[in-house]
Amino acid sequence: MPAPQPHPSPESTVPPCTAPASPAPEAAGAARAKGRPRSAAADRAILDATREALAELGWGGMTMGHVASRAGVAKTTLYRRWPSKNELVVDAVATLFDDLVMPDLGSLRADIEAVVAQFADLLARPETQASLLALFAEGIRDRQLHRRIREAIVDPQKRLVRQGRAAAQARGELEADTDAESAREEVDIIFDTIAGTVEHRVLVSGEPITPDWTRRFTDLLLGPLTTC
Amino acid sequence: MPAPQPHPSPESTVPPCTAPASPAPEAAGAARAKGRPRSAAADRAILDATREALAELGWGGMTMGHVASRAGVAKTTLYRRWPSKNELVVDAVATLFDDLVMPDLGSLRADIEAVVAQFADLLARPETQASLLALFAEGIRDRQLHRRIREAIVDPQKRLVRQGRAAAQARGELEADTDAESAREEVDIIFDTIAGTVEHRVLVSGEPITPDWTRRFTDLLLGPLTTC
DNA sequence: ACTCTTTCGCTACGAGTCGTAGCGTAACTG
DNA sequence: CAGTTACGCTACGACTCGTAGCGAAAGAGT
Repeated sequence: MPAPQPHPSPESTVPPCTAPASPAPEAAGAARAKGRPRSAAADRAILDATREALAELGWGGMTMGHVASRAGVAKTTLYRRWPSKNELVVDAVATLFDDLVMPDLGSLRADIEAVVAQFADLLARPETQASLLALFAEGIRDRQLHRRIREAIVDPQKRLVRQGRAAAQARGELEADTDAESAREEVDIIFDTIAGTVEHRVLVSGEPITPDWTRRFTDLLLGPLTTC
Repeated sequence: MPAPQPHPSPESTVPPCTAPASPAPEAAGAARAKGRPRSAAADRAILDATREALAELGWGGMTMGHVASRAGVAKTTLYRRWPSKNELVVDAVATLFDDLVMPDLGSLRADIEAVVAQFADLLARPETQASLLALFAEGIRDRQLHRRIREAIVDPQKRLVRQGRAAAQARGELEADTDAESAREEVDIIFDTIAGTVEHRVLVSGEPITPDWTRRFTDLLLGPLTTC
């Protein structure tokens, strides 16, 4: 989570909340000075309360009124910052994914298994389970939400694949990229495969991610050739 | 869709609707005879209206009242058959998956690519997009719904993987199974990988499934060894 | 034909949620 | 200090879910 800005949804180019109406369309920066500033503490309290409510009550059980009272804030304050429940949850959940890291353990296999294990742990958390699929489902109808999900949650995690590939190429385990376009497509395929498979295993099939499963899945990814 | 039975949710062991209260707990079968029978035409009209409403309005836009009036039926009639919106949509959507078939085109690669293409077409339909992730999301909180989703949608499709594997083994492309348990786990992994990856690509990343993508994904599944 | 049972459509209702409007007050800037 | 903005509170309209009660219809069994 970046520095407390007047509005949440940090790096997105899409303003998450209804513009403050009046102020001149002056460019970004520190051009904000008049009147009572928004409480950064309220921002944090709201996001924390959102995650807690998601974990306890699930997506359908979490209501805006509940989040507000749990955060010690009026419901109108929520709507001054986020236009709807969906956008609020994106911001509240996106930070959970920032903990994922590519470890560089010395072999592609070890790196993949470590990332899969991290992702499995993340998907085992109640707030993630309660919100991730619901968010994706809402994103199907709401194009703007879909974009924000990709910008805040999906795309940033592709760095893991890029880092892992780069490390493997440096070690000589993978050949260098021939052209950039092909490399980008391959990153996309690998990312969709790892993220989609683990999500499907945990959230749809409802089976746990065991070390044995991770090993077999990595076998599949690396192919019989590179297995040894 | 199986023969019109008094209650929908055909093969499930969980009765989808509230039990008729009075009748003796006689075992299943054709033991149902008294009073006015339920209209099978209403069942079909409701399920059709559900799919249409899903395609037009999406999950959130589809309401029980809307489905009822579109089907020419009272809202109470819906609730006599299905206890909630979730269960209704499971039954309405499950039949869409029955069209998937394993073609047996003479090579494992061709078979995989054909099934992926079929699944991609299914996921491109508006009613599938509107309902699948929403259903999965609801299944996270509702254990009974989760079971019904697996029974009606997920598990039946694993037959495709089993058939494809069996055909490839008959051709000599794959080695025979050593033990049943290991084979079952491998079927699960392959199923989660194909279903999860294609769903993630289409529904989350929002990118189309092109023949080129299918080829590269199949490369990944088969491994560099079997590629040629 | 007659009765009995169950379903049917209809209307109305309680409970809950979303998102907004209006108010007086608090906080910060120049 | 005045001006501007955010804040908490209450209330509201619109909507949905799922249920209850009614008289009428449609079959089954005798």
